[in-house]
Amino acid sequence: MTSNLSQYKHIVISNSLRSCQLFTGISQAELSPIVEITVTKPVPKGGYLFHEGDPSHGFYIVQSGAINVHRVNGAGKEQIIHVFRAGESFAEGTLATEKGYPADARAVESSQVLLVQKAGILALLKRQPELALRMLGSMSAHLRILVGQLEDLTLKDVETRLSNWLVKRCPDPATDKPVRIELPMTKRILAAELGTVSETFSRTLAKFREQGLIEVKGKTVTILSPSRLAELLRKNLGE
Amino acid sequence: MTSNLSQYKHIVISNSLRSCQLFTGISQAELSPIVEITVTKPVPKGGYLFHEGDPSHGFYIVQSGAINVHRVNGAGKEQIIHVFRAGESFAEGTLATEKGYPADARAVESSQVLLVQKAGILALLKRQPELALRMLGSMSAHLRILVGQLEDLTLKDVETRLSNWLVKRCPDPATDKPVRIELPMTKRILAAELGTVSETFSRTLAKFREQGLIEVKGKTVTILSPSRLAELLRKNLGE
DNA sequence: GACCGGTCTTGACGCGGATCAAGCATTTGT
DNA sequence: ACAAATGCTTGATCCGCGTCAAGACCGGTC
Repeated sequence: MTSNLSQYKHIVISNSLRSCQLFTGISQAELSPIVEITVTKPVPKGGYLFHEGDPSHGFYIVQSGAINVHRVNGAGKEQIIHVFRAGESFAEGTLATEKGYPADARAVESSQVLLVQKAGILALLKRQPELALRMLGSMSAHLRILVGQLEDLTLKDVETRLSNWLVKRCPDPATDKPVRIELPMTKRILAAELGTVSETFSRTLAKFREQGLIEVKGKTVTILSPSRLAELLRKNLGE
Repeated sequence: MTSNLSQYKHIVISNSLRSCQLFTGISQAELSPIVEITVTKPVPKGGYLFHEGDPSHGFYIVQSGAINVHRVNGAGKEQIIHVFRAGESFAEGTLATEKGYPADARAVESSQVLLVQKAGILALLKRQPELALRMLGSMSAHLRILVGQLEDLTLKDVETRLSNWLVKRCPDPATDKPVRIELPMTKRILAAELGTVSETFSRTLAKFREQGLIEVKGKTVTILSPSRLAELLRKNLGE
């Protein structure tokens, strides 16, 4: 029975890992030892996975829900670094350093995460260089995200950031066909992700609405003309 | 003769690599194959090492001079990500991805860099997992830098950023003994690194001067009382 | 239904800092 | 050594956006 249970767990974790960017196309033989050192962790909404400076226990993969990785300053204001969702991994950077986690991580909603434990994965990395390359690739992606964030926050205004966010969510930004988008979170949180506050966010939505670019109804935003919005974005970026 | 020359080159590169964070404490046996795939590159002041999107040829190590890694937007404004100096490495992230370089790199002054070539190092990584861990550690450090940058630019004002920059350069921030600091670059560039423009930078220096915190003479800044400056910094951060 | 704790919207206001402009200082080239 | 170019400082102005405040709206609960 115990065996059955653990076998079942093995399969579940295995599937979760496989659906993660980091491990796409990995062989069963490579995956299995990773499963062995992975534990699942439920996180209630608002619960913290770790705080800045905590010693690292390993890195995380989101199974379900959403994890907000952010930083807080003395005044209690927080700057969101990224919100990770199902299939994404984070905190790989803490594996190869003695320093603890560089930021805080909190569940935006009730979530389930996998913790790939530090000691175990380090041992594996020493035996499986392919794995190390995967980790490097993943960290490279995170670097890109951060560089993008940096650029966003310093080089662009809120109008540009929001239009960029919206255009990114259009299947085809060149079309004139209206696109419906469901906001996956509360507007205040989305605002924070865009590096602003709910008031300014609201105003910017209103501006777009007045220009006939979008329609807003609760958590549903309809982009009336993706091409016109993309046009606005290009103008803001380009000139 | 050719042999002598190449041997000489080998030794020079070897020494440079060894003085780099990334390779501290590495054995000669491990280092030697890396030297083989490394080439030196002079970069004139203002010369570009790569532009955003260029396919990666490998990662770089600064031998002498300073390399400004930055991003530009359509308007031509650039946001400095970091200025790398002797002994520092960058662009490791491009090894494990098909995407090109995520930013631009330009020499602030006449510099000499080492290029560790992509194909070669990838082959090495597959054989030397220890090396891969080093790279992971290095990338982790870069992530931390970026996270710090993000926090700086969003959560703090220019006064705080500048005082932070100055305090960091004091051997002992608790003392009352004046400290002389030579600005390693032009003030405009330093301003850009702090995420502002030269005018605002100048004004902030003036403010500090009026408060009797510092004295400025050309590129020399004298911190009259590190402890008082640190006090100011604490107040800005703390409340 | 009425009540209440959230989120969202809108207005008014102020502050930090970017931009423009002009004068001064310092470095560079010939 | 002189001119030209570049860097630095300071003043005036403007604008984005964060903050405060006051309603509006939208579920849940009794």
